[in-house]
Parts: sequence; C-alpha cells; structure tokens
Amino acid sequence: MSIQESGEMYLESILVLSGKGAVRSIDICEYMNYSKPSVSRAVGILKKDGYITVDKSGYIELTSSGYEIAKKIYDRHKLITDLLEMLGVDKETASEDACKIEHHLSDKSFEAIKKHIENYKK
Amino acid sequence: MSIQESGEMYLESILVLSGKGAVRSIDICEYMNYSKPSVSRAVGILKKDGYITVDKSGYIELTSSGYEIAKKIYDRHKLITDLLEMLGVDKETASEDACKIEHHLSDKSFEAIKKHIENYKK
DNA sequence: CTTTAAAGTTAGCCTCGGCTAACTCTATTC
DNA sequence: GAATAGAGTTAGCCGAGGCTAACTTTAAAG
Repeated sequence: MSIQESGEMYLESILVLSGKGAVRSIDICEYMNYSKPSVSRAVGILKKDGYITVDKSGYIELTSSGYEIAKKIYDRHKLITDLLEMLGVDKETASEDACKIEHHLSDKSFEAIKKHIENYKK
Repeated sequence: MSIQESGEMYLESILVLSGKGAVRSIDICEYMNYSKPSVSRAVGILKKDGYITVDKSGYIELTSSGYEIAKKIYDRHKLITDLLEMLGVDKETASEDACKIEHHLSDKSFEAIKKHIENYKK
C-alpha cells in the first residue's frame, strides 16, 4: 500500500518533533491532537511499511524512506508558505493553507515555484 | 452536514457539464469516471442538502447555493492553473495540481494570488 | 406487443482514518 | 511491596466515499 495523505502528515510531524528531541507516540498525540489509539495504529502501519523504527522503549525514528517523504512534504510546506507570504498572505493563513496543499503539489509545480521564488529573492 | 471535498467536485463537474447542455447522472458518471451507484448516492445527498434540483426526467440543475460553491471551486481551479502556468508548469500538470489544490485554498490566499496575477498581466 | 437498451436505484461490501472504553505494562512513589 | 500514573494496545464504532451485483423503470425498435 502506498502512503496516504494521513501517513504523510504523521511522517512530517515526526520530522518536526525530531528537531526538538526524542519522539514517542504520546508526543505525536499532543502535536497532532489525535487520540492515543489513532496514533498507535498509524505508528504500527508506518513501522510495518518501513517508514519508521520503534525501539523497545517506544522511541520513534524515521528510516531513510520515511525521512525522504517527511522532508518532501516539509519542503513543500515551507515553499507554499513562502509563496503565499510573498503574495501578502499573513503567516498563519499561509501556513494553514500550506498544510493542506503540501500533499497535492506535483514535483513539476514544486520546482517551478522554487525557481520563481529564488529568482524573486535575487 | 457541511459540504465535503467530494461534494465540491460533484458540484464543479455539474457546472462544467452545464456549459455543454443538460446534465443527467449518467453524464456525471462519464465525466468523473465514477460508477452509477456512487453518483446516484452523491446526487441524492446534494439534492437533500439543497445544492441541486433533479426533475422527474432526471435532469440536474444547480441551486443558487450549489452554484455559489461550484463557481468558487471552479474559479480557484482556473486561478491555480493560471498561476502554475505562469511559472512555467505545463497545462496538463497545472490543471491536475489545481484539481486537488482548489479545495484547500483559503479566501485570503485566493485573493492574494488573484491580485498578483492581475498586476503581473498589466 | 414484445424485446432490448439505457438510466437510475437498492443492497451491501470495502478501506481509510478518526473516535471511546477498557485493558496491559512499566516505573515511580509512598 | 502495594498503589498510582503514564504510555501504549486491543476491540470495536462511525462516517465518508469508492465499488459490484442485481433490480426497476422507461423508452425506442423490431
């Protein structure tokens, strides 16, 4: 089964949380505002599919394939946020929209926007 | 129940099909590539919720509230397509991405992009 | 008039991804 | 050493929204 939008959200959350220290299921619950069983199931699936590892103490780490996806989504998030902010959208709205759009942007569009922003910044 | 993403897609499809003549469920099936029962149920829900009317012969029309949503989504579709094309993305990819993103763009971002495109065209 | 084809509906299945209730397991604290 | 708190799991519910199979209804064609 290929990764779903919800799986991408979990991986992205794990990536963000990794930046702040070790990650357990309970941290994901708090961060995403989901119940423990929801996170427990999702973690089980991500583990089964090889996107994360979970050690005996419950600490979660992204595998290389998990990191790849998490990074991809996170990069899209930042890019879309930047684009919208450049166009005058406030930070919060830009980030909220990016959160939903990040899953739906093709590589081609991603590259096009990226190039545009780079040119613009110069 | 407020309208879901799938409902928005149905309404947008009905709007597009309206431009080519009278619309029946079967036309939606062909356009969206969904089975008759899927469309039948969706049409029933949209009707129940007051977004469309269906006459005894099965012809479907948007109500004013249905039109409002369909138009909103359609406008977003066009806008996103335009934006991506402006940035050098090919027509097909731009439209495919727009199809998914159109449901997730806030009014604020929509207006910001619109203003930007208008300025750019001048 | 009967047969056939097209359109629509009904019944019911499936996956996804939330949820609660209730359980287990581990570790700390008195 | 027993009680408690925190983390995780199991069981099972629910809605959304696809699907197939099989039925009905209507209209056209022989």
